Amino acid sequence: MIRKNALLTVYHRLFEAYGPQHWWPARTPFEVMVGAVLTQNTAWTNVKRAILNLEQAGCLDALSMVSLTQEQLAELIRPSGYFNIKAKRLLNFVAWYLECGGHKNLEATDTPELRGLLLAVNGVGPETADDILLYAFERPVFVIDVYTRRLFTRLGLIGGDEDYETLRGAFESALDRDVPLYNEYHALIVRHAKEKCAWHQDCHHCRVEAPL
DNA sequence: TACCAGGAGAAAA
DNA sequence: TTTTCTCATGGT
Repeated sequence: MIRKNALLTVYHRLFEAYGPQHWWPARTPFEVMVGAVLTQNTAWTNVKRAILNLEQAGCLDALSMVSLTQEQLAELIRPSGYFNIKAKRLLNFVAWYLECGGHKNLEATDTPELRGLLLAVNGVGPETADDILLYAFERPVFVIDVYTRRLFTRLGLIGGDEDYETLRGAFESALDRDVPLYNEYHALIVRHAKEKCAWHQDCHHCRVEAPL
């Protein structure tokens, strides 16, 4: 059980330190979904190169992408790493996406069912599904990643070894179902994780991670 | 030169 | 069921 006040205090510290992050960095919901798969265990700088390649090849939409062979897609997304497995995953995902009738049809599906459908796609795990739900479908789903675990473990608000669903449930129970809040919160956690602080001098990093 | 990055799934134990 | 292995480029 996490206290709402503690979560809001951490959020305000993050926002004061870093300001609005303007997530997700993409032009369309489909681009969000592609980015969510490509960024699995991968630095975003590499994902940007892959997305630029897709854009320049005119393949940043579902119909164009699904017409590519796995080898062609792999070559375009090479800079994002794991390009063979990610090409399979993207083709799996796009096939499912088109089969479901695309974004407009899926928008009519309620959140628990849509989450189940996403998780049934090979290559879409809990974090990728929740990135897509929050940032492409604007559903109030709190994304849990390694940075979230690390920050809130350091703050003493969680044990750190809880499973994914337990943590997501804890955050969503403590907070109102607020899409803009979840959007900014996760983005700020990622932004904060990139802050270097070797010596715990006075800095943004330490002001955020100070005892509550 | 090592090590890490907006994870997920298959294989092994 | 839980742990370990595999996937791979680019920046620090």
